Amino acid sequence: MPNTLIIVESPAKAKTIAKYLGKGYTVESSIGHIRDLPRSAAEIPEKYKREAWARLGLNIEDDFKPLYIVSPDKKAHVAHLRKLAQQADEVILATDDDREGESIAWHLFQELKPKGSVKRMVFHEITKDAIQAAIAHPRQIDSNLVEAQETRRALDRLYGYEVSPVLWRKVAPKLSAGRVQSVATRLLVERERERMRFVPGEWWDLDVTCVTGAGEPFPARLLEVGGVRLAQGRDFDPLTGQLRAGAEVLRLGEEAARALAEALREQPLTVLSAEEKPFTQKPYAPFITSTLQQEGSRKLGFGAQRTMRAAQKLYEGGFITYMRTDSTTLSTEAISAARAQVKSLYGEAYLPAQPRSYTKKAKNAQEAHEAVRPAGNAFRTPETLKGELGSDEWKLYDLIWKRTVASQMADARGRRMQVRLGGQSTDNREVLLSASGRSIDFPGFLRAYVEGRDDPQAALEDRETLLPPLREGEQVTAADPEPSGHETQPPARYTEASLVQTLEGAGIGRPSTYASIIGTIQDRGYAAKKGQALVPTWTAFATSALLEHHFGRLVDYDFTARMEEDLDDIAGGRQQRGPYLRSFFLGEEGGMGLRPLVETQMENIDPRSIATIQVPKLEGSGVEVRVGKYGPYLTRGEAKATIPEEVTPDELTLEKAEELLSRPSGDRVLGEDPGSGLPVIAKAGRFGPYVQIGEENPPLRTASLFPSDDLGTLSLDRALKLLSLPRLVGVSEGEEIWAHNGKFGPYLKRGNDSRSLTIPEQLFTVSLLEAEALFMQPRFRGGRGAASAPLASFEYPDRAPITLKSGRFGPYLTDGERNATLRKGEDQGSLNEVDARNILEERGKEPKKKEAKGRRGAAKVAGAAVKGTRSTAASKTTATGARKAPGKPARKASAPKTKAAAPKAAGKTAAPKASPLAWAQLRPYLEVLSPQERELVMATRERGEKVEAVAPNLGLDVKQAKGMALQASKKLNQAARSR
DNA sequence: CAGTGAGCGAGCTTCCGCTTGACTT
Repeated sequence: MPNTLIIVESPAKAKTIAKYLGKGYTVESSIGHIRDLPRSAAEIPEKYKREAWARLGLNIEDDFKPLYIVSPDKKAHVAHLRKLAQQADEVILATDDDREGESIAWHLFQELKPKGSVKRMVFHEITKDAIQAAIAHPRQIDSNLVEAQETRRALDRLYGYEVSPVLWRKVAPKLSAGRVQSVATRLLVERERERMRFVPGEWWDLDVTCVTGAGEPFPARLLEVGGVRLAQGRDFDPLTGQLRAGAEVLRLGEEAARALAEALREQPLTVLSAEEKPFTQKPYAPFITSTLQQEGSRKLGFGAQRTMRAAQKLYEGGFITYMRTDSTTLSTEAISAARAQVKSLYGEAYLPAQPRSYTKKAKNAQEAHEAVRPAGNAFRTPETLKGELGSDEWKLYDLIWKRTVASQMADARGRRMQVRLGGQSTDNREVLLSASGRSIDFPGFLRAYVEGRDDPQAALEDRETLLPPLREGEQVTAADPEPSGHETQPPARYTEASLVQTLEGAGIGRPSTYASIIGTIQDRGYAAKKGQALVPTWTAFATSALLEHHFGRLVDYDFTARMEEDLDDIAGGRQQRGPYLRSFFLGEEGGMGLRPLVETQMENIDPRSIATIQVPKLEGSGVEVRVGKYGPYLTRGEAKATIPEEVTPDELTLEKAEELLSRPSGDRVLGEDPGSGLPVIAKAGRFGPYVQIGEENPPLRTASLFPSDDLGTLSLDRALKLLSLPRLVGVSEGEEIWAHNGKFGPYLKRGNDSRSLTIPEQLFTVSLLEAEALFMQPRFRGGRGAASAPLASFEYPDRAPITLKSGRFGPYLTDGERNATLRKGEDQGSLNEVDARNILEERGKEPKKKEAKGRRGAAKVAGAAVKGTRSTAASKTTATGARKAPGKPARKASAPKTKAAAPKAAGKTAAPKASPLAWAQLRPYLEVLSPQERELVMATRERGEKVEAVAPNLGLDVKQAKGMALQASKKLNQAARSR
């Protein structure tokens, strides 16, 4: 008996199909794509690693030939399929009937190397008839369509992997750009910009309760006064909050509205016209992925991911059809199931004579599947599934079921009433009012499903606004005119659902990716959810501005649409993949030329200006928003303040900015320091989070938090503990050992010598004995330090020995000349001579040279010292020093550099931790101090007065003065040493 | 955006689309 292997994409689908087919058929799934371009460096085969193009996975020189690999987590499954394929007499590739599906079929063919015959078949619904018909009509793989997919894949890779590095260099590492995510981010940013520019406008009108002669009340609204229309929201300019130029309307203020209300009270009105028009409303199309996500959000409050998770479960359980689709088409089996249910649940009257079909196609839809609907040829009602499904799944099934059934129900029919009323106010002004009503004569599909609403019955009642019967010429009374104030609203932010809807409308993204797009832009830090809304971050503003200004065409809203047209041409054989990609990437034949563009922009873009965000409401104020290494912050001159996360871009007014600048960086008072009585404040600083005692500048003490501490939840006790550092561990060899928390982490200090600790908490626990033991050890040892003993050593007759060492970045090989870090999958335990040699020869690199040894090395040290003090001492020195005393110490900045170069580079002689300098040595640097500090220092050091005595003269208490004296002393020492 | 003392083999990050588990929280 012949044996046929059928391969589809989804395991659940395979299971279903297997049921329809008898013996002789094995049905398997590919579980999506089986091969792809390498994701990261680790996935690039050794063979190609050295190629310049390997990073892209596309051989630019060879017609953009893709480097395909079977992803590691797919290897076992592909091997399994290969075995089956080679045993089968016939393989039928039954992947989805779209571009990606065609490509999967081709990759399967390439990778499985079937022995028997190979066919391609497609179907759009999973019913026995459809499957059998498909088997009876196989075709061949469409290579043009495969090419189109490959082009799409290549373009996305080139875009993503070429442009992202620009962001790393110019904005922040690990950011990303892509055809879909960058447009999604831009949408959020543009909307937020509108909100930032928005100025609300206010107006008033009247809600008038009228009463007929028979005493029946009904609501009406004032439309015109003295023949002039009242202003409405749309008459306002969102940029000014004022009426648009040329708007011939009357804008009522509150007072005028109240006066008019009184002037109309109990006045008679005449019915000028009363019209009644019938209307019908058609049901909505069955669900596709995007509408499912929208309604999941509106009716159930689910995020896109949650909706899709529930749908996946329903699909796997056989309760619904495939949930990632862009087609609203229902199979014939579904239509008859729906119609049968309409008839039995709602009766003949709710059943249209002809089945309804929905053909409106989404942009770029590929329609490989039918609409999302209850599975099978007889839908199970939600009631019968109550015990079987989880809560989310049941709610979603209920939604899908209602929508599907409703889609085959009759139109709703009703009537709209439009009434116009005229009259006069007591101060003789003509007024025009209107009232409208709506009645539903036959609910049709609305009985089962109302979009955006949970309960169709309640929604139905809401849809009815009944007016009493009114005839032209009839008299009524304006019984109760009520002034009503309104304010124009800024455009709403996108929600997950509306973003998906917008992207889909532009043909951007696919059903399988809608939910993950939202995940991606949040993961990259471009957006955060606030309730339902997606709020773009300041990083998103910086990134979007960069892309708009320097890669404008890539973030055009119709970039994807144009790409799709080209892909269609490639699929149709009217265009070729190679020339298209060359044009896009290299710029041949007038194409965009992404690579040269990236090269240019890498040089041109000024990171500083990109980091500065345009905020309309701050323009001209001198306040700027910048995105820095530690997040967004405000600057005005020297003043800086972190922008807290909860302040959204549209909330950042000048007032808010002033407030933040005056109370910088989200400081939090933790309590009082028992020692000094001063407040203990938690702050976020340039070097990370820290705590300080005292509000003055400089504070009494500061201390960095440990990495394990959290600024937001830090307690006073913990802060005091941190502030208790450095700790005196004990006395050893006649010198004190102190435990410090420093720039490079925790360390011990004894005289001029120091040793790093591995864990910060050791600062509090390390004993004198342990400390002494550490000082017995050589300096850079232990932990991740460098020169530790080799882990292994390999000898060769023909080359220098290679050693395996453990370093800061993990195990690495070195032969003294070149080094190579071991990569994932290279086990240091099982490494042998041959491996070591191969690795080192393949990718061994000479260490980065400090260029012309001694000089540069020393210059760097000097540079670092200058840099370290630039914000305090150096800048003030040059500023004041140059003015006050030309040619004095400040001028000699360059001379010591050459002097510093003299000592033999690095070594232990550099960076002497000298004892405090004498007053005479410090005195020339007084200019680095503030006037107050200078006064204090002069008094105590020069004139020998006591701090206690000087403090009152300077308006300080003694503690503050002592803190200041300490700080001043440090500054002077630093200034003197950096010369 | 605070301020303390060294020194040392880098290499990777990233795209979009097609599918599910296997992981850990």
